[in-house]
Amino acid sequence: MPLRLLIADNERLFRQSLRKLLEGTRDIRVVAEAADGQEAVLKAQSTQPDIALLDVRMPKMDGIKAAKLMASLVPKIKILMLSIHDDDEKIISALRAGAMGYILKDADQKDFLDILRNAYLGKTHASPYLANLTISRRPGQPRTAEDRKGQFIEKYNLTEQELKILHLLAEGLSNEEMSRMVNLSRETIKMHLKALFRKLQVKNRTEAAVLAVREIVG
Amino acid sequence: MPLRLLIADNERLFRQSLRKLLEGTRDIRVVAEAADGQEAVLKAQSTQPDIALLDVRMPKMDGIKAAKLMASLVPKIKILMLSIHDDDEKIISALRAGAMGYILKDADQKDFLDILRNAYLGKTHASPYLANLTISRRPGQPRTAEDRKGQFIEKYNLTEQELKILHLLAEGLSNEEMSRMVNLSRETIKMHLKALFRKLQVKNRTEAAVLAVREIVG
DNA sequence: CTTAAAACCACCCGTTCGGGGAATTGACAG
DNA sequence: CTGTCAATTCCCCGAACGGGTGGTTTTAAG
Repeated sequence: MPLRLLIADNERLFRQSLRKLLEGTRDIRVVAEAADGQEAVLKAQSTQPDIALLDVRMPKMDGIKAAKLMASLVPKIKILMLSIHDDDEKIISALRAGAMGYILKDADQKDFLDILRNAYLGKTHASPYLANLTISRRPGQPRTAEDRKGQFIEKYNLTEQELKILHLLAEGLSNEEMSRMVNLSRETIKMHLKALFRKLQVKNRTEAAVLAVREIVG
Repeated sequence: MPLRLLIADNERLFRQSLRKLLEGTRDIRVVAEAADGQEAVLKAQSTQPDIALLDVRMPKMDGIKAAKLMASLVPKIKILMLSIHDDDEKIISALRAGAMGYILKDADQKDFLDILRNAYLGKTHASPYLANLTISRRPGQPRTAEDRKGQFIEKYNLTEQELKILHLLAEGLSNEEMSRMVNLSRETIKMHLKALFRKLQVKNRTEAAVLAVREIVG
């Protein structure tokens, strides 16, 4: 089966030329495109790609935040960040947000494909000859994060759904935005929030978000 | 000049007997009492005591949160936490919240007075003979925290007032609660919040609180 | 003294929250 | 098939939020 890829970049031209480039391969298939962060998260959930290629700078929601949300909403997805600058301080943020690697936009096509395939295979380190590319592995949190999540759930008796909502809340999303993000009605979101406030013993979303940041999302 | 003390505990009897006990001394004067966390923070600002003695468990706002707010609103105040349990996990929270020490409620009177006086002098370690007391120093953050604060202010071009409001926000307070806390009108709070949202480039209080937790209050 | 910036307060207004009750659906055990 | 339990959705409604405009006072700088 081919590598199923999602491309998120605000420039249609870039997306399409990338798609064109990848049509020349037999093992990589673009299953979704997104023009902004929100759309990217939504499509990641609906199409369940193997890898999401996210531009750091995007309208509505930047790539960092989108990466965080994807990591919690589509746990098995592999994320690669795209950017123009290599010394961007956002590299760190991206990697901490769950990204496996970081690709410069002016990378050589061949190197680019190599990175995609390596990421698919779980290889998180950059090959030594990929000199003009910055790539690094996800911090050793995947398992640890799972554990923290589990402990958190049982500590407060949360359901999976509630935890998911809590992640969204910690990104500062409104009820409306959350509802679109997980494809539920605002009312359902509200109900989950009520349950969360009760279980976490807080009295509003701000306190809940702060608690979430301190205890799980970091 | 005597040591000016604030006592915060929900039990009036406890407060009064403690006051009685301290009247027997010449160097310690109780300048304020509070029955809950909110009142404690308010009186700490108005009376500017040297030391605040906070019960961990209080109505409206617990001692931990009160300690955090005091630390940011009345920087030079020294905080001692009171509790019944010694193995309370809240001890860590208290110390991280800015408390200098932790006193058990069944402590010997003499030891209790010693701790008060030592805290006043800046001695943060427990004397070895205070066996049934748990006391520990404030983590080495006072200077570091100041630095972080300064960097944060210049990074986002914040004013002192705005930073103060941000601290309150990060505790999940409503505009109304903040206004009472710093003795300003709700409208003024709203104005500072608007400025904060703009400068931090966030679009609501939740995002602002999350950012604050990540970058300053930890 | 003048100007500018910060801080403070107020009113209007639309949106969002958050709590309450109640109806619907789906899954699953009895 | 049926009870029932959890998840979802809708409606109502008061409170809180967030944006805009306008105005006064205080502070600092020129």
